[in-house]
Amino acid sequence: MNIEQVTDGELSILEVIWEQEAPTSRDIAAANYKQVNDSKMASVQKLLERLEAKGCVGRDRRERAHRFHALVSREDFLHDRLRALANRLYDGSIAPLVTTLLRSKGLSKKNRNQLRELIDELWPSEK
Amino acid sequence: MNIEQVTDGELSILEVIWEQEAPTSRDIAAANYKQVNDSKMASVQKLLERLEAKGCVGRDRRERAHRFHALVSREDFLHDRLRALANRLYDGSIAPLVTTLLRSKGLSKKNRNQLRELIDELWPSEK
DNA sequence: AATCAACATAGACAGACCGTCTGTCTTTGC
DNA sequence: GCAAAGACAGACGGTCTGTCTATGTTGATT
Repeated sequence: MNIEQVTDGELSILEVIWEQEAPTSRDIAAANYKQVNDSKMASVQKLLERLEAKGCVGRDRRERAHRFHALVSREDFLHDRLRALANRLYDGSIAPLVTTLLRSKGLSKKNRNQLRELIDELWPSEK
Repeated sequence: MNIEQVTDGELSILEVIWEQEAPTSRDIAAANYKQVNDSKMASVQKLLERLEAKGCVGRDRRERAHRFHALVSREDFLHDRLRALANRLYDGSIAPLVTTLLRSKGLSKKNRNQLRELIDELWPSEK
């Protein structure tokens, strides 16, 4: 399950799989390209093949047109990327990431209250 | 200031600049390679040149051996990467990043208390 | 059964990227 | 003036990545 080396183009494929339920390669191509032709289809297949090799996508071959499902969730993906960042920049410590996010704009009041609740929910004993 | 397209090799250069005070290219090479030779020196210079072009590094030419300083802090860098992640995966929303980090292991009890304090410090009125 | 469309698969490709390396010029110190 | 060290320009080789072509395979239609 090699999330780290998922390409930008591959990620576009993944996102469609996350949003749709067991799409075929044609469904994915239709979601990613305005105009789908044979070579675009082949591109999608190639990206799917690589995603499968990286263990991020599974394939159901029962139907003529294979149906694809994610073996890695959007949350898994995010988690992995965040960890990679922490490893690279802060020797694995994730606290700097949290504080940076909390300090950045874009958190609504509602979000902040949700975060407080989340902290209390995850570690109630420390309340 | 084009942080997004900073390469892995370039980041290694940046990290030395973050840690040292106004290093020369030789200082940087020494920190990155066990054994420094002419071509390694040239590699470092090339990476510095590209970092300068991307606006991430500044150069003081007064001395014979130029001295380099960061125009982008480690925190800037992190912030940019986090934002890119949020944009790509969650349409710019950063709340999912925070919750994912809070849910992940690696936060000590001390860290958690610090986070609570940080929230209270940033938004005291909501206490 | 013959045909044809749709999909899967293999392979190659161009362009870009990136760290490396070579060579040349300039500056500094002795 | 000479040698050492640095700056700089340019090119390179390997790799990556999305695209494209070609071929094989399956399933449906007549």
